[in-house]
Amino acid sequence: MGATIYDIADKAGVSIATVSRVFNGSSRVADSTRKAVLKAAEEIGYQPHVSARSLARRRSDTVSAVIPMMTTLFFTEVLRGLQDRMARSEFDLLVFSARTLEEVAPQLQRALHRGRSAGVLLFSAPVVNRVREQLSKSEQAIVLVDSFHPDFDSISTDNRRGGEIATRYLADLGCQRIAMIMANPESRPAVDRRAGYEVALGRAGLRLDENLIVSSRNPLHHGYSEASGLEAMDTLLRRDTLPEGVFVTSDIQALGVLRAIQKARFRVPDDIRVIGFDDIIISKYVGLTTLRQPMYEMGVAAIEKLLARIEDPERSTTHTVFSPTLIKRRTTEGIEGDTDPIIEEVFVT
Amino acid sequence: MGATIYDIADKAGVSIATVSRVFNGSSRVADSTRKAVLKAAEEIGYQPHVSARSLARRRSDTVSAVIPMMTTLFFTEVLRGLQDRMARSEFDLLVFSARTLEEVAPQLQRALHRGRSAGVLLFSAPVVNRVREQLSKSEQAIVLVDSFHPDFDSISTDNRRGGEIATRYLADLGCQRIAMIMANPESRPAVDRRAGYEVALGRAGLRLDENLIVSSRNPLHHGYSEASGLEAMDTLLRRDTLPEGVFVTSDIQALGVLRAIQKARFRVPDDIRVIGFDDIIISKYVGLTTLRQPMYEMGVAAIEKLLARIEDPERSTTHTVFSPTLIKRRTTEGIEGDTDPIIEEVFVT
DNA sequence: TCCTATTGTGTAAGCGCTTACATCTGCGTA
DNA sequence: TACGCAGATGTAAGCGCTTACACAATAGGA
Repeated sequence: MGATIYDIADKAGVSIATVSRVFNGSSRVADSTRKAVLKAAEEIGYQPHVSARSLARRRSDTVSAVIPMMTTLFFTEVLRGLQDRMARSEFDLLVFSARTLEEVAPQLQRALHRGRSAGVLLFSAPVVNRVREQLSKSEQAIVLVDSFHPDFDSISTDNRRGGEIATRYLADLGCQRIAMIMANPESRPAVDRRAGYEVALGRAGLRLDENLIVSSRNPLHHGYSEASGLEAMDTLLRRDTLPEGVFVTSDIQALGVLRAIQKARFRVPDDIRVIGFDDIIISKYVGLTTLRQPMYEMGVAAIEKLLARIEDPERSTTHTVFSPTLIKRRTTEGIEGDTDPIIEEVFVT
Repeated sequence: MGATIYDIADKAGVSIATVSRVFNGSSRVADSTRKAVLKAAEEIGYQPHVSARSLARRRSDTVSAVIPMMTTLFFTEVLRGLQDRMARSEFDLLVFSARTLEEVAPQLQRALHRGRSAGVLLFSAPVVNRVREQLSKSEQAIVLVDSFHPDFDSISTDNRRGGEIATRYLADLGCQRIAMIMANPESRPAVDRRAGYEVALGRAGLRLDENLIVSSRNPLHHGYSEASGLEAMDTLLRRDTLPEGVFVTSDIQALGVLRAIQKARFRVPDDIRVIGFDDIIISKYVGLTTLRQPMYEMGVAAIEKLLARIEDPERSTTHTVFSPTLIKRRTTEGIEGDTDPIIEEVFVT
């Protein structure tokens, strides 16, 4: 079926070693033989066999990404960065998606199969002990994205700082009762964002009121869903104190929050201001104020870090933390002439 | 480093052939030896080597998807379907993304490398001669998604029908001057959608007016971009006849169209009605009327078709065509109390 | 002219697996 | 008792490539 280096060797009248050398560029091969080999290869329509190559070389030219789908939109953006950067490398991308956090371990297991890939990007998954062991034992290059563990390289956003910025911003706008809507408390980013919320509350001289905090119990995507946001806001609105501002742990939840507010016939931002987190694509169109994670850049950074580690497994582990950026939009500041959802956006560093 | 079947064989006191048999389930192995082997494997922490296995077996357990990123959101949805379906199979997914249609050929080439994968899903790319040759020569299992060619299995949407439905719907709403905004005319789906537009126009007794048709010349994503839509609508608005309705070849362009209309101080849908195509996630939030492609289902169908072909390379080629569904929203029908972009949607079959 | 580098190429031993074929048991049957 | 047979396992030959090592040919220096 497929032509092999033997066929080329025959045709070009050289040995397979020489053919191999030509394709690996490295060793010195006489110019005339090189040309003869390339010509023969061209004529036969030769293509190297990936598996054979990586078996012989003892390394793979593939990189795996393990992605819990819960952050579909977040991931889409990061993936773009990944791909753009990878286009310039020799590597291909294997995608393992997990629908739930429970699926992460088995998918990770597949990704870590010997010979499968040269390194693994693990997205948005808490590195529990079981996972940590899997990772360590595999002795592969690993980079955590949107997650953190001291033992592994990582790329993440300063969630705490984001929570702080969001909350302070609401306070600066004059909100006294600032609520927070959380994803499931098992989610580390959510917890960190809340920590920032509390800090900012304190700084602004506002009291922490547990009545103003609602955590999701919705198992789907660990609470990062529109439904979860809607439920949480419903709960909040049924309580005594009506919030003037709501900080939500993700944009996707914030969309549900907006819907709940609309259903209850309140107005945004006049009655309640809403701020999310992530800046998924939809947010721009809905006019949702949010903290932007530089997703594309995170993708690029992630792959670069992974390649560096593949290159040099001994290099010391590093953690890159991106600062989120406040993007002001309609849901916090009434913008003049704002009848259409499609509005200009305002950047703030 | 990694343990091999030799290590297991040693430890369990059997030959490597027996070990291999245990892991391949097929042949008959005495129950006692099977257990001994599995125990030894467990203790050593054995993992099969993917490359070695696929080299020896002469087949790969990977499937490739080649995706021009132009349809990011479309693709995200399809990918979900793919992944969900694949989770139930033995296969892993290799993703090759192309930023432009020009990048498709080289990326496809990588995907087709011998031994790389058992089959390839080619997305949204016109099968020009060069590509057709690549595909045929590779002798791999191929499924075209969102594209068509008689020689290969395919999954697509009835674009012509979609164009017809969209246009008739606008006509039924009373629009006399129905404009069309096209992606680049090289895009086959765009051309098909236009064909439907013309048919419906004729049926409704409306004259085809070239002044009401604008094709994108924007090279980015072959015209499937917000910027392209904005430009096109600007052009249209500068002409003599003002349209009452606009059919746009994609939602992403329609977003630009909406913005152009807004800039020009017209109102949607009162002055101009807008209908897109695809039903990307954003559309729901913006309230964009559109024709929905069943993207998730298309993903599932695509992978099933591919697996079937891998299973039986001789099976006759089939083409699955999904019908698009009209989703009525704010941009065509003023919906009562519609000050907030987040609205309920209306399904129509 | 001889010796030593240097360069170009071939030989062959893997990489870790699968699998056709050979071999060895032990059992039932004639 | 000999024979055939089926089941369990081992032997060994690949799969298509890389690469250490050996070797030939050439060039340069003494």
